[in-house]
Amino acid sequence: MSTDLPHTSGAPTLEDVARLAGVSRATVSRVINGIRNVAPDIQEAVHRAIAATGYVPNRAARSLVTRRTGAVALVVSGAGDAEGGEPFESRVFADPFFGRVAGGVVGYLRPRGIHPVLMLADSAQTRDDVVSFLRQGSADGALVVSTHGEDPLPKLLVDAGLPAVLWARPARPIPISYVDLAHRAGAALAADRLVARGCRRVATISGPFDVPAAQDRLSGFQEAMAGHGHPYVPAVEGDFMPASGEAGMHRLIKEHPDIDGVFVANDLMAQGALLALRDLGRRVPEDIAVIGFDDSAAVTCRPPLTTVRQPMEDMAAEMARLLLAHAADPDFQVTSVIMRPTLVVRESA
Amino acid sequence: MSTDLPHTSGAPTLEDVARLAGVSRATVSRVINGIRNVAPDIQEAVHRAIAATGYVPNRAARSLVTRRTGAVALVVSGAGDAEGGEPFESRVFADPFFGRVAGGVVGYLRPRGIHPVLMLADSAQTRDDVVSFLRQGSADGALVVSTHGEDPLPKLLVDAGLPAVLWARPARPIPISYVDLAHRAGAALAADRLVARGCRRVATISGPFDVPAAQDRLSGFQEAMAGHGHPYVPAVEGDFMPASGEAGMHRLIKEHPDIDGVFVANDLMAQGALLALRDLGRRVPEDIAVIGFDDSAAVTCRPPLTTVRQPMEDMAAEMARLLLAHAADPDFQVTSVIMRPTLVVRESA
DNA sequence: CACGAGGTGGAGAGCGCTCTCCGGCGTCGC
DNA sequence: GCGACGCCGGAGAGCGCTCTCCACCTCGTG
Repeated sequence: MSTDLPHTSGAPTLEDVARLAGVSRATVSRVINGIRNVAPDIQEAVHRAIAATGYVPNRAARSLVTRRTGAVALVVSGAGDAEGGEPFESRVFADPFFGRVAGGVVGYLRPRGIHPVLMLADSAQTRDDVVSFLRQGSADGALVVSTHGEDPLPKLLVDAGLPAVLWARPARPIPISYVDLAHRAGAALAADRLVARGCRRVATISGPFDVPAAQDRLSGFQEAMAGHGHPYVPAVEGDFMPASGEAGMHRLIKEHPDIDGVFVANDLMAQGALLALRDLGRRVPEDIAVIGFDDSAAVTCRPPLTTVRQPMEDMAAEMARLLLAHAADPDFQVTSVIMRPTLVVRESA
Repeated sequence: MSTDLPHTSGAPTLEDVARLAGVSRATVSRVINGIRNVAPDIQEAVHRAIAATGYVPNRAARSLVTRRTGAVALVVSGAGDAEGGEPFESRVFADPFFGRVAGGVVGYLRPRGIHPVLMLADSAQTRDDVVSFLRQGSADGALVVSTHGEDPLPKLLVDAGLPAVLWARPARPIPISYVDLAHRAGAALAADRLVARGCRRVATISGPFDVPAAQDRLSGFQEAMAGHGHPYVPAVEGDFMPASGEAGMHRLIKEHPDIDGVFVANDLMAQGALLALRDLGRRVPEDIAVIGFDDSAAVTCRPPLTTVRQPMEDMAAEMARLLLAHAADPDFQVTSVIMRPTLVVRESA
């Protein structure tokens, strides 16, 4: 075929393609980016030249001039482990919660040719890294999942004027877009179910109080129970991890041996609670009904967990959508999207 | 302070810093990159100017000339779901296995200022996307985790001359670096333990036969049992998912009601197997001992699972290390690293 | 004291791409 | 039939950075 060595070495460039096709760089660029009309025969010549050279546009060169990268940062932001357990990166990625969020993000971004860059922010240093990363133009924006309430990262991002979208409403209000769930409504779903089943003495294992979502689930549940004529609901605080659900359940049973229904603020803790109940010889749901939240680990439980489903993939996709909108238009209005939970009835309640 | 507006708009550039510091661009670049000596007073002036302008180097411009990006692709490669279940991205990220690998990769890369870009390859199209992504210079190399044996991606990468490191030995030999576990040795550990406990009738639930690791665990186990005088070991095939462990256990018990020990090829299936045994009313480990593999889901089981630990984080970090070596030196020799498993004794065996 | 070696800063040429202009040509309207 | 306008390809100026030269200055040495 063409004996015209494209270049002495390295990957073929626009220039090489242009020369081979007998047109200018600008024309090749136009064909590739589909901008402005190009005569059909020339288009074809260009496509042939691209195929012949195996040309692939250089991303760095392109983003140098376009100022966009086709990448977004997916950052998990939390407090560094004070009580030196496993390192943050080990814990966070093992959480099915994160996996589903990542899945949702990838599902939305992939068809659009955009890829998420995984980042962790668990210290002042690493938070600055995230900000620098974005300021360097390494990514067009950030999707932030905070594991704790008072995360400083969102504010840093806002102050730096960087496009970002949060998972869940921040603890203190700042002008930033986020996607969240109607937690109170979800908790009410659980309350309704428990009451409908005939539970009379109901308790709850909540998430950490410094997480707004945990507060909302707790108060939403209490409120709904009050509406059903149960003004007092015993509650113990967990940390969203299985072990705390197990411990919480033991405590609950010890202090209130006669409870017949429990709302657990997430599935991971519910899993632990189920373990505790089994160890205590209580049958679920006969002796005590259990409802979880998230629908993340529900099917691997015994019995399968009735739970309030959070449409995580949809929420994550929505985050990505909002972020792209912010990145494309700096004046895009700060938006919060609140999604509706649904009750998934399995066997535990 | 300086009333010298750096630029009319946008982020400050090297030029701005240079002007403010009263030196040339080259000097600023030298200070930033720590290359060649620069007089201390000038260094300080430059640093002051950087601080004053809030300068951050533009990554695209830099990688345009250096030809390196400071990013690597972390690709999960598998077969698209023929039997239209959940989309690939939902399944894969929910797997704790992936989470731990990601954690190990991030743990190694993060201190080095490198970030992984999450990619999925589950079709010819998306595999090409990965290759293009690398050829575009969007990342310096790829870490590939294949979920199935006959994954075409590694070969594509090798043929394109792109730096890549695999998780686990590929099904058919190709010249590519990989990190793997001594699966046979791990399986032998399980066999030894079962025999030492006094198990006489032992069976196994294996992984899918088209995955080399699954084959190795199976044959390694059979071989070790043969060495202990048990030439025949009943085996059923699973797919590494909990449900298949549960089904497999039911089948095993049905066909061999008297077995008193089981080696399950991964923890997820072992979790399912434990569920099955509970439903069947068999006590673990009194009636039947169970050993898993991976140490991924072991602590959330009841009873806690005795398992063969695979040092996933270390293996993932090693992959990252190898990849960086390949990226830095194109002539770096193809290397395979095989890590040693250990037996973690908990309660199930 | 002259000359060379070594160290240090500056100038400038790109890296590969996009995009604004500009010019040439064909077409339409009056 | 002639000017005006629209359409489309080319030329060229950067985007922000690195890095090779080169010039200069300071020592050290014969």
